[in-house]
Amino acid sequence: MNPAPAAAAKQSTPRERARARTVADIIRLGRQHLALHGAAGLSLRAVARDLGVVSSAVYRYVESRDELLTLLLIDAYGELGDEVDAAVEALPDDDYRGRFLALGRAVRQWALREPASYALLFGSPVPGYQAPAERTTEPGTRVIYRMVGIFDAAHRAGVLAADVAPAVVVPPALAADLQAIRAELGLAVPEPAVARGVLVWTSVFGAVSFEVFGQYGADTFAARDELFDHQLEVLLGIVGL
Amino acid sequence: MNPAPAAAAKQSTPRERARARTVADIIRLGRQHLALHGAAGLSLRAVARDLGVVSSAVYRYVESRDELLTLLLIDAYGELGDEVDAAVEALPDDDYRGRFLALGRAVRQWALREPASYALLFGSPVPGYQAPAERTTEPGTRVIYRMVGIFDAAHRAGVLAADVAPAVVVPPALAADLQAIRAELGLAVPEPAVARGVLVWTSVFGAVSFEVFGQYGADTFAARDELFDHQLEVLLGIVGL
DNA sequence: TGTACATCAGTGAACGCGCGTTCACTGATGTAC
DNA sequence: TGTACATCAGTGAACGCGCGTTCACTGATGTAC
Repeated sequence: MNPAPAAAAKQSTPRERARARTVADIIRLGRQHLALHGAAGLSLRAVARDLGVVSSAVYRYVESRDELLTLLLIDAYGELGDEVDAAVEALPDDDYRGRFLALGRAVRQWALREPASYALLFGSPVPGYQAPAERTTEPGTRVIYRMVGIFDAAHRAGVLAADVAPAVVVPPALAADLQAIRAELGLAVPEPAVARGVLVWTSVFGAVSFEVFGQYGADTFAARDELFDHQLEVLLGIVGL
Repeated sequence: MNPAPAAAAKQSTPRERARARTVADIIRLGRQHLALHGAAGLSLRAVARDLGVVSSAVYRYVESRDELLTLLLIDAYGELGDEVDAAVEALPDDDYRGRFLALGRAVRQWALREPASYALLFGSPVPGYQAPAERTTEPGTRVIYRMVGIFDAAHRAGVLAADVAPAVVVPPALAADLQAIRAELGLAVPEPAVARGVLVWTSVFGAVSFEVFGQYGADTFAARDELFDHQLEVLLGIVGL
């Protein structure tokens, strides 16, 4: 339809640029608001106030309150994904252990810095809000795909211990699910390892959530960095890396 | 002060009984409301409506909205704790593996049945609400103490494998925290095992949270019971049971 | 280059709603003599 | 057993607040000829 050259995407009128800036401001203010009052307390009127504009004006940029939540969700997934990617890519391709540790630490650091955004992504669902799958699935799967990629690469390189003790049997019904996952992601890693990978995945976020959501007592753990690193090390043992 | 016999606690006037029943009704309705609108949307007015009473009347029973949240928190911890206790105690003292599996399954079953209460206890913190530690710490630690008790009993019975491979070093700062925990709970189990126990603890809740909060895709796992059981089995391997 | 028109951002008022909490009150239920 | 009084549950009105969303509008900015 549009015969303009490839630069078209970047060619923008002043109006378009002002619009983009305003949308970015709304997202930024929305995140601040999220941090103070939680997702359920996110209010378009409050964002409008902070933006220095009358409440109805934000409707020029955002369809509804739910739409703003979706934007915040996508924004947060993007930021988390970028930080995880950067941390992982700072290490050599074949430093599988290092890359996994970097991934876990990046998730934790981001979560501690942005607890409200973390809660939006991985905490209790927001009542009455349903994220639109077609817009959030892709950004929402970046971290797990990264992690799976590390383990799969390690396996292909032959450094993933195949027979981790103690061996736990995978029942048939679960094996079918795992087989579907392997097929969809094109994984070489065998099923039992995929099963353990799922546990690693949920465990990393379990550990982060406990810390971010304040489940540890206030002074049970002083050495939280060391605790988390230790947990990652043990999890590496689970998958045999 | 009160020279009445032991039965005094049960001796109650009609008024006291009516009062207790109304408080119980308020908690019950509060839980229903929690399930529909989340903790942030919990409203005394709505509870009053469901109770068939004018909104100011609930203030005869509950000091404030936050007080109701606290009551719901304590009630939920109590229910979860009771179900976990019942599940664990249905098995012989020395069936350590069975007791751990029963504990995990009881947590999951309760969480799936009462997702809103689970979210209140283990999900994102409620903005602006701080649970009073002196009233929630005791009920809030029942499950973890139960779990620790199982592992410690297994160790005392000599069935907890001391040298789980691969061995992961516990750094000194973390060792200090773990030592404090051992001392406070009077544990015989050695530090490295305590460290792994913490991971097991967070991992169980991580797995449950992922499922309850809908982090797995809608149809990634059909065999969720098997997946969870498998995760528990692998976690048992971590602690050497 | 200049003008007429279209597009867009932002305004201000309004809609109907729900919330937590306080307060003076009315009646019913319990208690002391 | 009967009466006077105290306690308590529940009422209804009010306070001040914030919310999402719609709508007709004013001006400013962009575009087509």
